[in-house]
Amino acid sequence: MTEETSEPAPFICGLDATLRIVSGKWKPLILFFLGKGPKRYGELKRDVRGVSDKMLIQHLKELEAHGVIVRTDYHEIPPRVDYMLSPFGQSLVEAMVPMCRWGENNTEAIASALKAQMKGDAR
Amino acid sequence: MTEETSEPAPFICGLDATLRIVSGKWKPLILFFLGKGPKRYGELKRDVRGVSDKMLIQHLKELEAHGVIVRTDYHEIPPRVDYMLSPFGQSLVEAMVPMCRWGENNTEAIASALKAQMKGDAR
DNA sequence: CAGCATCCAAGAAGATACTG
DNA sequence: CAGTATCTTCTTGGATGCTG
Repeated sequence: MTEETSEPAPFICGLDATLRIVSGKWKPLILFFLGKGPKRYGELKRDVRGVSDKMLIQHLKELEAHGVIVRTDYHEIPPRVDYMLSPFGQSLVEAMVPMCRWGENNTEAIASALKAQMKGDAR
Repeated sequence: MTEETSEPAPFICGLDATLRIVSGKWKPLILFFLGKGPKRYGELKRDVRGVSDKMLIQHLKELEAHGVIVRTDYHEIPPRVDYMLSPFGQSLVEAMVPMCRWGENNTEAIASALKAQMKGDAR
């Protein structure tokens, strides 16, 4: 019985491997904000402006399953849960820092690049 | 005439800005391979294993529209076209290098993290 | 070779309402 | 507060076939 029930598809390079972890509309942002320290659910939701409960929870669960973040439930009432980076996640966030900085340093260029596209492309 | 035809939604941070440029299933990989030098269409397609013409062209057009890459058509027959990074794109790729390295250095950890998830989650 | 057009499937994401 | 559940919508992406 060859248990090749859908191969995970091999990585084509290191970047590809990294992307398997951070793919998801909000994952990079979640990691970015957790990089600033442990956060409670509600706090995180406020930081990642625009995310819905559904997506936030879903991504959080995946990141936890991948060993990138750690969830702590204090079993209190009212509920208190917080999320923090694991050492693995921490190293990932560090690898993302240059991309954050690039965005910070090129905000205006990016904004106008995105606008330029809109003009010729009205989808 | 108030020309606010659908606001682009403001960036919530630098990373968010960066993501607007590199979001797309294959974009980071395209940039990564172009980081190794100019490439012809077919060459790129071979590098980015698994991508379809449709997606490759679509992403290439967007990246070009955003000023990240430069397309050169030699107007020859048979057709010859190549793609290369613009200086802007070059700086972006440099910012991505740490993520590539992270993936290279953690390939096995990532692979098992992805497997671990599959077991408890058979969706 | 490089690329476009069309159709279609899958999945990601959003809105809304509800719970311990 | 921190989620869950369900439904619907929208975007993404893949397969295929055609063209200069």
